[in-house]
Amino acid sequence: MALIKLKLPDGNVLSFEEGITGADVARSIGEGLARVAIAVQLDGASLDLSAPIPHSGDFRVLTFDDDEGKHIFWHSSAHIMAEAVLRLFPGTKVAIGPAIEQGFYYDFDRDEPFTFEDLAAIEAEMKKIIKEGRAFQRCELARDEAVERFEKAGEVYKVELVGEIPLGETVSLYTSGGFTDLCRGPHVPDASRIKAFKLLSVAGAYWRGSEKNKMLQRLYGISFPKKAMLDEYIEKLEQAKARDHRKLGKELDLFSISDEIGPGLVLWHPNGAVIREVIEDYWRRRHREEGYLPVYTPIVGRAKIWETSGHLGFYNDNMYPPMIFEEGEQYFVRPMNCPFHIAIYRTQLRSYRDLPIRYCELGNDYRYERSGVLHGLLRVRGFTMDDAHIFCTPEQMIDEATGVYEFSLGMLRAFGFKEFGIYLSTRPEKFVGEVERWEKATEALEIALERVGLPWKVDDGGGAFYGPKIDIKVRDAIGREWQTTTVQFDFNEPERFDIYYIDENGEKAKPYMVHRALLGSLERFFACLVEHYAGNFPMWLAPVQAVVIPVSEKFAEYAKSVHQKLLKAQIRASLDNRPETIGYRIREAETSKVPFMLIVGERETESNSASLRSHADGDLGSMSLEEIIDKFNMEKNPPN
RNA sequence: GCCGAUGUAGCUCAAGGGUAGAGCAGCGGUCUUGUAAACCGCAGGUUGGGGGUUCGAUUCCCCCCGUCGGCUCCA
Repeated sequence: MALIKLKLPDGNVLSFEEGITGADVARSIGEGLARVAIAVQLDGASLDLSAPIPHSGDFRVLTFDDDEGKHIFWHSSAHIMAEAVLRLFPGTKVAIGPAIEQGFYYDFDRDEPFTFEDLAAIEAEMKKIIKEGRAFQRCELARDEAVERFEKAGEVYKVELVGEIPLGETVSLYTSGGFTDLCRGPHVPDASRIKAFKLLSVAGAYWRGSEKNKMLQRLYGISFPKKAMLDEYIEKLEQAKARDHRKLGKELDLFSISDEIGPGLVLWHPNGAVIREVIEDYWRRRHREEGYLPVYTPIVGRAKIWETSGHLGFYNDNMYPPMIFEEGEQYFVRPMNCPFHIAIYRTQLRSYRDLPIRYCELGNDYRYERSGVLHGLLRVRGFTMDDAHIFCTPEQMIDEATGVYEFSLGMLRAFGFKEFGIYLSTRPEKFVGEVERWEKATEALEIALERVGLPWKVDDGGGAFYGPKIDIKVRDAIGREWQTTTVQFDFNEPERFDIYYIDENGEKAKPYMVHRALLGSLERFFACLVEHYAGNFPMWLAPVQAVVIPVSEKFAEYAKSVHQKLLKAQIRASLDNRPETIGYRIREAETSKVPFMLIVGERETESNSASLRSHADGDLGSMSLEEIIDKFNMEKNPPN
């Protein structure tokens, strides 16, 4: 009689007789664990609780606390939602319904759009299903049997999916209640596990993500094993809305986008512009320190240069139509800066001794983005890329890649970002350039990633056609990731523009070229920054750093002198001597999130001081002006 | 671009087949103030734009534009 030996995450090994199920093992570890167990994992593969453990190995019980556990939980929730939809709306066809990072969705094909009333009805039906608490049952059958079964049921999307599974393989189906779905599994043991859930939204989604296919209706939802967790999640969503950069942009008077001027075209108001200037100043200073050379280049160029670069071929969809001049010459507004930087490179014969050359520019670019994708400052049509192009020798490649990557992380950290999604994108199916160069460049990026040692993921085949890249993404208020940093090798343009340098042997050699943006675009980065700080900018970024508020008009003169002293000390200070109550003016300074208030009345006038109030910490008491200015001098500078 | 929702004063929102109302902000006054909203008054809108139905449309219908949530794409 063979024994099954299971090694738990804590290193303990438990032995069981053959035929034991995951549920049994969980129960033997503890009743509490058994109650919250969602599935189990054996050597990294997830199994249903009800399945017999097939062999010995590394074992763990999955709960909602594990990512895999959440995933299974949400996936099961999607099944329940689909069953509810089919009960209420017979004839609806089901497509796919996976778990996502935050919750789950299911795509349906139904002629009538789902209304909000429908959502409520679906939720009610789901409650019934959960109450019935039926088990999820797995069955396996041959691919063709599955095809036949779904054909009979008229589930054309399932037929298509099953049809792609290699002939002769078995496929697994899961049934719970009256709904059977093609599914790899595993699932929660039964529907009653889904204690709390909510349907969040309806959206259109193309079948398999392609515009050529039919648009389906996607229902999004979220679910939890406890009601309190759902409430907390909804509360968090509400709070996130308060940090939305579009909302704060209006409230703090940072920027606007005018319908009359055009969608996706940004107007930076003075408050936003001050912050942008601070970012730009810091950016320029850091780039000088890192050995970059500034350049300025025009935002339009002749058609010829875009033909040479290849943009008219591969980037045409995102470019505005040409301007035609009297001579019949066509000019294009630029979507990228690279051809101009290359043009500067080509003005001289470059020696290996000159390399690396790093040209940087805050370059304005205009890209046509389809109307449906525009999103506040996070996706716009006119933006400023914090761009640079590095030309280097093969020997310099690893140091350059590492240098840029570290530079980028330092930059993002200076602005308070601590969590990043880091991705290495490798060669796609369609590509240009020599495989060997691709491999070397990818290796250089990998070495850079390893040297720094932060966790990163591979996006296999996700590189641009012209080169591999590292991307860094940060999250917005509601958890969506937005790309900021991108570091991309380019094997296309150096070839097309035929750039070279003279190597040690006096021969022409092709430099490696890297495009990189650290912040991404000032617009997007600014949006992320606003959301990151929820508008409560640290002093070095705040548009107004301090406001002087006299208690009454009697102290206006003194307040004015305090204001002047702050201005002299290079502090962005304002003076609020309006004939409003002190409470009113303090409240206004608080809602506009000014980091510091200097309140001055009789006591302060006499002692040449001010009562300091901080937006973050409230009343700090009276201090001499010297003390306050010293304190400000410590806080008003960028980190490091 | 596609699917769905949505658009009322500077902002946040109400009402609704008989040409719209509040709070805040603005303006004028009174008050002269000690750590998150003093009081009184005034003004503010061709209800996103265009067309249709109707005696009458801001309300109902159609088209367009913008916005929001997705799909696709990407800084």
